[in-house]
Amino acid sequence: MQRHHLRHTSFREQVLLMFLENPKIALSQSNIESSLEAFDRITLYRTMKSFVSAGVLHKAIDGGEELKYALCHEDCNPSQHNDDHPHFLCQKCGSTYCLDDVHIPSFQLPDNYKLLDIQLAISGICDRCNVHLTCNL
Amino acid sequence: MQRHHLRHTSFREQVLLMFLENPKIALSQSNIESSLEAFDRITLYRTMKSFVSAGVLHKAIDGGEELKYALCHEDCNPSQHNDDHPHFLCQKCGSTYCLDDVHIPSFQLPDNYKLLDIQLAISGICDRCNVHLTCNL
DNA sequence: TTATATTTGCAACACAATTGCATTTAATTG
DNA sequence: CAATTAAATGCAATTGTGTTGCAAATATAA
Repeated sequence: MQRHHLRHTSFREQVLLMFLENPKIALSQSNIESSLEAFDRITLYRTMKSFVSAGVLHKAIDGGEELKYALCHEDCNPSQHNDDHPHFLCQKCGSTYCLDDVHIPSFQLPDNYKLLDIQLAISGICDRCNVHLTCNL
Repeated sequence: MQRHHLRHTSFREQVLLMFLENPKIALSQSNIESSLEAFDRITLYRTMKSFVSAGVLHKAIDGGEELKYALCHEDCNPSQHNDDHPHFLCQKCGSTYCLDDVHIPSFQLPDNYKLLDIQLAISGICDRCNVHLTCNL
């Protein structure tokens, strides 16, 4: 399962399973805590840090208050993260989605600015909530 | 100066002047604190919150660790912020710039996703640092 | 099965941010 | 211009978040 040079423990397995169940949904630390019956805050901090530096999870900047994490692509590794997709925060249900299929369009930076990294955070209403809204009308 | 229904105080004036000196540069709270000779952290918290909700400053998401603030456009008000420009974080000097002139190109969201807000955080090397780098070569 | 190195969990700590409240200050009114 | 009122300030105390140190537990390798 985790041959990213990480040891297999039951705690890590529990956390990782939560992400594998919904591969494109980002979770905050409080999201994870509320789903774990017994958890240790400190261990969770270190688990997340290990996962990120190992290339298993990436930080999902969604413009919201909470920092969230989401599963990396297969080709991510400790030295090179490859998660340059937008993140979408639903203002209704609070879920954050990885929009892997949405390509970030290119744009023109001012002169002498050198681009190294892009993060696109989109918010609005997700497909699920949108369906519910239109049904209720 | 601040007819956004905010009272004029010397503290607020000091803070606001820092932003007016460099209108397109975003400042974090620690940036501000280090430039004020006498400051009260709590008052600064409340000042920033007042400025944001009054439409004077907006939060500049730059993908960095620190939350930064920058001057709003003229047409921002408490009910409607209008600051949909990218923010650029220089990885060398740590400065954050509002790229007012960079237009965010449109893109295609998945079906039934409704877009309400975009935040584009770009990082790299800014023009100043770029010039210094090339000079030193 | 043993040895070794990593991970875990607890306690203590450091720091950031918030709340309550008395005091001060800015705008308003007569 | 003085008195009034409402908002802003500053301090104390509190809450919350994230970190560090260390002993015990656990996973891998020999």
